[in-house]
Amino acid sequence: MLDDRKLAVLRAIVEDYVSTNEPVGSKALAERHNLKVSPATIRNDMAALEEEGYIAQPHTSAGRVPTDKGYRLFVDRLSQVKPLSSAERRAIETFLAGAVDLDDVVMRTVRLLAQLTRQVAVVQYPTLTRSTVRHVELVPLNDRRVMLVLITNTGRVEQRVIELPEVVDETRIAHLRAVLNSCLDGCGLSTVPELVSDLPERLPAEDRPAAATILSVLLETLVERHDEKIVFAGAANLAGADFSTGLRDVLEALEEQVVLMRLLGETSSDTPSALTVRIGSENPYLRGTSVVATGYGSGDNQLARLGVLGPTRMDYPVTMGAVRAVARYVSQILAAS
Amino acid sequence: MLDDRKLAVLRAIVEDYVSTNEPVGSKALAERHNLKVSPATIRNDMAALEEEGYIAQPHTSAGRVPTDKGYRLFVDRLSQVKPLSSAERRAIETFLAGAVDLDDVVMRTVRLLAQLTRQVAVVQYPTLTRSTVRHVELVPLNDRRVMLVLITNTGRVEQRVIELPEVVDETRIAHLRAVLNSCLDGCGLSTVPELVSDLPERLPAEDRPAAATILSVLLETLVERHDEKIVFAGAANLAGADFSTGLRDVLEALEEQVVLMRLLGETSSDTPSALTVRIGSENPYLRGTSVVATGYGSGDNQLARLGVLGPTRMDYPVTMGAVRAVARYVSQILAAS
DNA sequence: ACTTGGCACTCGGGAACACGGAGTGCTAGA
DNA sequence: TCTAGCACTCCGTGTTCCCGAGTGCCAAGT
Repeated sequence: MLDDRKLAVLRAIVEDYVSTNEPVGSKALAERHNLKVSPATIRNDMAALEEEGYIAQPHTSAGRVPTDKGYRLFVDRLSQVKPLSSAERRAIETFLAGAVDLDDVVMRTVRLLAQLTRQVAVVQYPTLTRSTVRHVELVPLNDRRVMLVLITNTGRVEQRVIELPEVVDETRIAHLRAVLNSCLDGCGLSTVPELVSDLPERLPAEDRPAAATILSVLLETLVERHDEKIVFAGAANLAGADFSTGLRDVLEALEEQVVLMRLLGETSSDTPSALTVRIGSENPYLRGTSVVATGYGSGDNQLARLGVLGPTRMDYPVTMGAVRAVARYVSQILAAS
Repeated sequence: MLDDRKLAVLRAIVEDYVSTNEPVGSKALAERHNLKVSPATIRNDMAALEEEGYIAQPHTSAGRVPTDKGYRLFVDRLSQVKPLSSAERRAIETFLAGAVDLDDVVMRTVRLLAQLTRQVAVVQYPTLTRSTVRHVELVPLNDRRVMLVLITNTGRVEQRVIELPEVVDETRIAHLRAVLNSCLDGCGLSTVPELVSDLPERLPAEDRPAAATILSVLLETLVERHDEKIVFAGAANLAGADFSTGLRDVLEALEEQVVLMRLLGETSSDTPSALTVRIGSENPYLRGTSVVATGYGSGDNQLARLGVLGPTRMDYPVTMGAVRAVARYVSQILAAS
């Protein structure tokens, strides 16, 4: 149905349209790419491609524009991920290396990605699920309040102020802290609930009410942040582009954690580090935009996802290259720390 | 030069223009506001106002539009800050009350403000300067690394991973922690440098290299975050509005901490809790937008600033009311915790 | 059977134009 | 000092027209 030449025509259409933002006609195609055939032949091929739904014309007698289906075929079969230049690689490396803490890593990553792709970059904070407890700290604030600080091996810090049901003196708090740490240190977060389930019973009766309160907050912290914080950057890059769905909707989606989460998608369990590309109508909630995303994290333990969001008319090979490269570098950084 | 009626005309022009977004003419003014005079009279007044630079006409024979100078006079002398409805007050209260930690307070505040004003809201994180140390924690990660966690009375947590110059065992770390806390607990952050200056000398010689490293990171943390983190929300509200300077520039400014910082401005030392209004060209860096901001924080110790950013054509009385109210509530919340 | 050149056709978008209306400035009169 | 009237000025809108890029189709060529 679609011979090699027709595919070549489709590729040429996508490339030209992405770079010029104008419907591309048969004559221009024949000139710019050396397809060795006449415009008339190309017109026939285009008619076939349109018949199959890969391209469309905005109006009768205008050039052709790729459809979502056309872009899909392009990324699946007609293009290769474009690696970054060595200058870009160096820039990434030095830029990410300067990070001082987890917040900083995430911040730098998202900005870097936005700048590199000239799209909106989105980065999900490393998930707690696979992390392990590095330390639990209880800081007495006054005799009725303590602050709970949970530090994970990814450098993440969670904090909560806890109102205790009764006055508890500092030495007992310290004891509780010691017990908690000996019990949880190094354990996976997902195992915490079972590990602490029988903890109150092992304590002197007088400590149990306070311990119960603290534990409930601890558990709450774990589940509450299960669906994670997401940050974005590069909204300015939206200013030029045009979205079928209107700029406003896109900006709103960016500030809705839940929607953003859905857009980034789930790491598919079989090939966790694969690039995911969702084109236009393939996206939930936000049709008219494309999302290029991937999981990151060292090796088999995928921490979270990152990617970019832009108009369907984007340079997929370059964008995919940038996303993949940044994901690798940030994985590396996180693994090292 | 400007009698009462001319001022009334200016006020009417601003109000009408803000609500309709169309140049307002003499006839419409005479009808909508009961000024008790004819359009012709109003025309004369308008000519005078234009002469003085308070209004301008986009083209000959179009209605008048307020200039920056006109808005300035309006907010200074012709309008009163509009208090919120009691329903809005309740909404603020309940929305902010649910916050679990400092991040959450800031996040909720900025979203609330954006929704309330339908503008872009900007909130600066509470400054460390006036805070006091509540606790310093040193968590051994392995025998060459510790994590420094600094907790302030505003609920803020700063964290750094420190690479030690030599292997230090846990009991010595614990000792160092105890010394640090006994030395710093409850002290203002600005006094920390002098308080720790002679600390190494009071330690056994073997601990000094490690202590010096840790202290230098601690001090660095204090100064580095002196100019603070800023967050914004409500970028979607920009979609409708039109900016002379182009939407792109505004979005870029929002992601530049430094620019945003300048826009929020400094808390004037004499009247720290006063509302600041910067209109159009009065703004550094971003002419064509207006900023309504104020300091927040309990009583005399101002922690930081918050406000909104929007087109010069905004409803100043309402916006000012919302900013002031939110600032008060968040101050209250922070003081209580 | 595919490719090619030719040709008539179709629209979108820009230029030219007219026109109605909202708004103004000015002047004369109350 | 205010008001009514009037001539004038443009902006924005709608209309028309035309050009050109691009198409689809057909017939001829390889």
